[in-house]
Amino acid sequence: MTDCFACENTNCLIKKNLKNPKIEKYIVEKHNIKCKKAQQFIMEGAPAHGLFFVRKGQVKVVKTGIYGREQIVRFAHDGEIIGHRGFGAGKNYPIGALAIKETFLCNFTNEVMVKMLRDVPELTFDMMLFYSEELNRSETKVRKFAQMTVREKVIDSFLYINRKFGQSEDGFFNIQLPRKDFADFAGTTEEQVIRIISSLKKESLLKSKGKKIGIANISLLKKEISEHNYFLDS
DNA sequence: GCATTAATTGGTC
DNA sequence: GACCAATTAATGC
Repeated sequence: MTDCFACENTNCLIKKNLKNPKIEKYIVEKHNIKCKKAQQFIMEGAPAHGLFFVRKGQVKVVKTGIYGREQIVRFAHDGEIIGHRGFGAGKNYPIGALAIKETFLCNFTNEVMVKMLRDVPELTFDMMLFYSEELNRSETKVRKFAQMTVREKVIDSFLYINRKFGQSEDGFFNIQLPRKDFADFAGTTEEQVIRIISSLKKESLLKSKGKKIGIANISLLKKEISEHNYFLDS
């Protein structure tokens, strides 16, 4: 059992509320799960068995669309919540989730979550803010899908990845994703992503080496989608 | 090295 | 702009 007090994820909602002593009897009930790379820990449509927090690692949240086409809903890393929409008694998860690389998760069952939320209003309030943000993100994503060109959506995806995971010294993203995943996230095909990557490289806006991708000129990239309110996040 | 998987390119609808 | 096919590069064993 990993200790929440020793955890470094200051953005975690549980961690934020540790100062309330009432929370202690619930966090001892959490489960720790280790996922290997590519391992799925939430099956789409399966009965919900609680809420997950990423303790350390990288996760993608997917949803199967019509004709079996996969859509990546979002990515998550340290401190973030997964499975919050299957939360509530007798529900099923509307999404699937799998580890992108080795990932350590914390899991609270529904029962424990319900008790904890009723007992710790500060946590409930933080959760409410989280749901509100999620809804906002979801709405702007719908708008982007409707209004952006494919090129803009792909650029937007790169900027999202950059915001979320950042780049290391060598100028490449701190996450490795196949082209297919960028496509599933941007709502297009692998071939389009590949073509857009190569033209962005020619324009010196992007760099790539094998699977590694990085941003070469962020201000110009942002400029390309500035009309679509990049700032509102997604 | 061989086998499998991912990236790339070209072409069709 | 999606889908399909063929080629090439990368990666696992």
